[in-house]
Amino acid sequence: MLFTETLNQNANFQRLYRSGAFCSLGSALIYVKPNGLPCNRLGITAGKKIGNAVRRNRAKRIIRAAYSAAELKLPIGLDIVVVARSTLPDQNANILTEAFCTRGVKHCCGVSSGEIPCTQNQKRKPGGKKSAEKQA
RNA sequence: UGAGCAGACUGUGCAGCCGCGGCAGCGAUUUCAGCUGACGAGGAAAGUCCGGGCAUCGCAGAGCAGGGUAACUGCUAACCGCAGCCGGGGGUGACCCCAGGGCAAGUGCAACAGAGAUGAGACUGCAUUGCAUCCGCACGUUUUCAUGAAGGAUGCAGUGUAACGGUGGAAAGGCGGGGUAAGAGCCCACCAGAGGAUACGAGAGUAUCCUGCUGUGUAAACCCUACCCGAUGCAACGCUGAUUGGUGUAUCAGGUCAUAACGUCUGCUCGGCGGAUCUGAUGCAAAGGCGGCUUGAGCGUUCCGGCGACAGAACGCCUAGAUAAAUGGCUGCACCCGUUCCGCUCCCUUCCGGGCGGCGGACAGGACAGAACCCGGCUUACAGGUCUGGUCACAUC
RNA sequence: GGCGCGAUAGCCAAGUGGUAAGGCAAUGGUCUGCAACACCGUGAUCACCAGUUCAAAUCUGGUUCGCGCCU
Repeated sequence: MLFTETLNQNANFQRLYRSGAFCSLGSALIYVKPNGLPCNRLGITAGKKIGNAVRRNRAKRIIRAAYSAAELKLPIGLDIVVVARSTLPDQNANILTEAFCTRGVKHCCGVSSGEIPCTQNQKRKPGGKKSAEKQA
């Protein structure tokens, strides 16, 4: 991985779930947000819903293979978290790779150039919702 | 040929393209990045159910408490493990299963039902004695009445008994005969258990004889007997280490209390050690990094001892060490499989159709499951396949 | 990775071998002109599979699921 480090702290994952711009790739979801660093950071989530350790490891390998295929096309300076869904280990890896190279790359370029905004998810913060109503 | 038993092994293979992990080498060098090479998941890596190594803590010990194991002999570093053997149970058999010490040391519990539930009880009964009533009526006294009398019935009270009946998981050995007023191991034969003696065996135990001793079940109830166990776990532990708060801890200073309390040594007691507590100051610990981290009760072959588990000797080999966590992704071919589909062919059948028949092709599928300090076991999950040795049934010779 | 705890009606739960308490909710009935309140009823494979026992929610072993701790 040329310009990529691993994202391994729980706080960073929570930050992306809360305020990242997400996009569906069929059997996976991606959350993207700019990080201000001269490199990309990649995090992978394969939860207990997917299955046992063999299925989780296969999901992570497929995601990493898809990312490395699309890496040269991505802009630099992003945090990316990929969440696997339970149908991912049953599929052929080419399906996800193709989706990542087209829709995922488009989404990341949009976030990097500012066309897709990284909004706060207000459903998880009732306080923010109230203040917005007061302003209205 | 079919069914079934036990043991051992294996657990898809090959090629191409693209990748990953640490290691070694090359080149470069402050690093990063690069190239080459060999290596890179399992029989259960799983569950974390046992046992050990290793590490730290404590060490002034003793007793109690607590936990574990349970026929016997061995193997092992150790074991709730394994091997052999004994006893019991299951199967026609190969063979399989068993928490398999002691309720006959003591205590507890045994609902409901039942007469009675622990060495208990007297319901229905059986037998007998006394009293009362009635039946019976030879004979004696007698006008009648009444009284006595072989025997029988009913009721009440007492005595003996526990066979029979029903309840229950269990009713104080079982069954048969004798015996008795009726009964009872009261006596006898056989059987079951217990105790004792002798013989054999390393032992559990087995065989024979004697003794009338017969005192339910439950110890995966408390408990007793024998043996074993310090606690915590690699997030242990050692070195290094940025920022700030609480916390813990060490030292120093000051205040308060006082010989009893408190803290600590495993839970308690004795005992040992520390006076205790509050405030302030200073230092240390925790993120991360490095070590621990893979040469080990190691593996393979041969020989030898042992029924076997296992032990010994010689020679050879080095075989994963990740940390948001590598050991893969895709494609093609081969292999295996199919109450799928198509085609050809064979058999049965008049036809419809049928065949746990064969061949070829297409399609779908190929299990359970991923090292995390390391070993020895156990348990659980698992598509299939191979080999070896027994057993039963049928047929043929 | 290591250590520990739990599972009982839709929900909260008691239950130390002998008929599975109780509360809320649901539902049927009585009361009322109709409701509410009140009263009387109704409901459990004790997570699952074996074993010990005459008898297991309880005791023992295994499996599944859930939860906590290692600042």
